[in-house]
Order: sequence, then structure tokens, then C-alpha cells
Amino acid sequence: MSDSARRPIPPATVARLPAYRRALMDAADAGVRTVASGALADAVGVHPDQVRKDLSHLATRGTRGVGYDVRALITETSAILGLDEERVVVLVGAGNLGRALAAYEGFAPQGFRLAAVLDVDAAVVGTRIGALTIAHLDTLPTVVRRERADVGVVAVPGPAAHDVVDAMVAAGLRAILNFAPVHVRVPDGVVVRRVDLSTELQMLSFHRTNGARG
Amino acid sequence: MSDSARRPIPPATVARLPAYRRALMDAADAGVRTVASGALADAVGVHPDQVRKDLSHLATRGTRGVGYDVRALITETSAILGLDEERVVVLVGAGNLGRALAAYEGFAPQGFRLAAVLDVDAAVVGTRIGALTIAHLDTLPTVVRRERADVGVVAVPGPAAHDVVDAMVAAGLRAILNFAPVHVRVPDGVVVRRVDLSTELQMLSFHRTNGARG
DNA sequence: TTCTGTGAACAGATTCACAGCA
DNA sequence: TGCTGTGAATCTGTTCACAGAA
Repeated sequence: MSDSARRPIPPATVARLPAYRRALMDAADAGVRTVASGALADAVGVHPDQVRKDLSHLATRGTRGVGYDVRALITETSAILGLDEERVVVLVGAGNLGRALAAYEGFAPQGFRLAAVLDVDAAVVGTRIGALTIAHLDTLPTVVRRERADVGVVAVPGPAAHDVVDAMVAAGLRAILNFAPVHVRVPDGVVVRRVDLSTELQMLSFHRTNGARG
Repeated sequence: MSDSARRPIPPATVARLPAYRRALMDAADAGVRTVASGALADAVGVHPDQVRKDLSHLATRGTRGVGYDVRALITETSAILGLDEERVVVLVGAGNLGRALAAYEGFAPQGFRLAAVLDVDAAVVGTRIGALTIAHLDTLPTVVRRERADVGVVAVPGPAAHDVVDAMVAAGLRAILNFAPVHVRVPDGVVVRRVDLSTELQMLSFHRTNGARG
């Protein structure tokens, strides 16, 4: 079905697709039917050239003098990002961060469903977190199979992270979002993205001392 | 004082410095005095060539056949990242995410001090969050001046984010970490980094459908 | 006339290859 | 011999410039 089976899309473009998609959905909500590269560029914070180059990797073509069809772009970007069907997320770690992530309202609107929250701490296993009951990490393989989970999210302290990632890989997860401040080694075919607050703050701190002129 | 006033360090290298620094601190904790590019590369997940190229931008030189002095590298990377003196952080938004960030244990060890948490919601202003009392967003300029704040963290819903960023810029903050899923426009000299859970999940979703071979 | 689509030029980052010191 | 330091080659991504359809 998907005619997104084209030439490979450059990673830099893929990284911008979610932002385009969000801007497009905002435009659609506002009743806009057609959008020019300049308008998209403004919304996302890049140059219009960049937008056109990025969109040239898609099947949807714009019309000269007019722009791109908003609905068509939403449909295609959603398909490319695999969001035309529901994505199932399993979260490990029910500490402060884990709880905040579990309460995050941004999952559902983008097509993600949080199916389970797991932890190893006997004190929290069995307690509820929103609509979910926290289960033990040992049940991960069962949960992944039962829910047909796609993505694992790691919100445990650094020292525990690699074991959790290994367990996720063993359970069959092939896409992992790691909030722990450690690099994890995974087999080919598994992709890990790391989000680290401390790294971000340090990069900002660098710009604070350098960057400025005085 | 700082002899880090060398040629500009490439952004890609700056982005890796926090990871090197963390690995170096781990090594120092383990009693290691000297580290080779290969060992650092393993810890951080890059090629040894990359490590040497990155470290060649620093003043610290390695010794051939041996490696780099761990303490010297920690000192210099800390100075470059501006972590040789305390960095003061102000957080706006005391919802789920804001609370999780406020409780984050990783601030202090890296030299960051959370000085204040602000919100606009009268229901939370005045309540405590850890050792801090939540203040109203209107007090931002006062707080920034009093605490000599360096970095602002935005943990409010998307629609409110741009106003908060504008207020931060007006209050004199020049480095902002934005967790809201919107692009914000800021004047020259102000740097904004965006961290968005939804974008990360969508990129993983992409790899889940593509990337794999079957 | 406006805005797309794309080849060409350019810039930045990574990887390679190897010379040279401990 | 082991590991650093760096120029050269390669690769990736961005910006420019412009031809061409609506």
C-alpha cells in the first residue's frame, strides 16, 4: 500500500519530518488547504530551500505558484514515520521521570499508546500510575509479545540502564529511547536514541561562556 | 585564566564533550589515571579517530604510546563547558514534566543548581516542590537578577511556550532549554535547544518500519 | 508572476592513512 | 611497538541559482 518505498530518505530529513508534520497538522486545524515552502519554513525554523529539498524526497509534489497540499503531506509523512497505524510503547522505570513520561499527554495525539509501565522495585510494582498497574520487569517478554510493542523507553538510573536495554532487545524490541546518561551497545538492527538533560544543559552552558561576545 | 581561548571548537565536537567528560569522571572514580583514545571511544560509542580529532581541539595533549591524562582532560572539558563555576538554572512550568525535572538528581553533580521554579497557575504558586517554593512567572526578572541565572528551562504546554521564552529573553537569559513541541524565534545571541519526546518517538518509529529489512 | 524542483557550489563532519614520538 | 596528531579523501548536508510549470 505505502508508496513510500522510494529511495532512502536522508537522516537529516527524517529528523525534520516530525516538525513538518506538526506544523501541517496545525495548518489543517486552522482550515488551511495548501501551504508554500516559505510558510512551512517559518513554522519550523529552517530555510525554504531546505523544506523543498526535504519534501523532494517524498512522493507528494507541490504545484508551482501555489504550494503543497496539506492533507496529502500529512498522510504521506505519517505513513513514512509509521504513524498510520498505532505504535505501542513500553516504559521501564517508574521513578520521577518515568511517572512524568507516563503522564505525558503527547503520546496519544501522535499515534503512540503507552501499553505498560515496568519496574524492579517491589515497593512500586502493583501500584497504579494513571490507568496502568506497574508490573515487574521480569514480565517484559510477555508484555512485548501480548501488546505487540514497538518501542521501549528507558527511564531508570544510569547503572541499571544497560541491563534494561539488553532485556528489551532480548524481548524483541528494535527501537529504544534511552533517558539514562550512558552509552549502550546493541546488535545491528536495533536503534537507540538517547535523550539526556545533563548533556543539553552542558551544551547550553558552553554557548553561555563562548558564543556571546562580552 | 582559561587557556581554552583557542580556535573555535566545532559544534559536533562540543556535542560530544559532555559524554567524554562523563566517561572521564567514571574512569577517575575507578582510579584510572590515563586513558587511550580507544578506551574513551568504547565508552562513548564513537571511533578512536573521532576521539583524537575532537581532543586535538583542546590544549591538553596526549602522550604517544600511553594516552591522555584523565584529570587534565576533566579539568579542561569542564572549563570549556563552563562548569568550573556553578551554573544557575530557572525552571518555568510545574506540571508533570516540570516536577520531574525539579526532582532530577543529575543537576548538582554536573555543576547545575536549580534556583527557582515558576508557574502562572495560582493553584500551584506558593506550594513547595522539594526545597523550593513555586513562585509566579511575573517574578522571573527579579529571580534572574537575584540568582544570576544562566539557563532557563521551559516545561510548559506548547501554546504557552513562546510567551515564556520571550519573558526569559527579556529577563536577560541567553541560554534556554525548551521541552515544548514548538519552534521559538529568538534574537541573535540567544541560544535555544529543544528536547521533544514526541519527535524522538517518531524518529524511532521511522526506523522501526524502515531500517529493518523485513 | 509565484513558487516548485533540482543540479551545482559550498561547508562541515567523518574516516582514512600514515608520519612520528614515548 | 603502541598510540597520538594531522593532512587528505570522502561523505553528508546546506545553500545557491535558476529553469520551468501553474
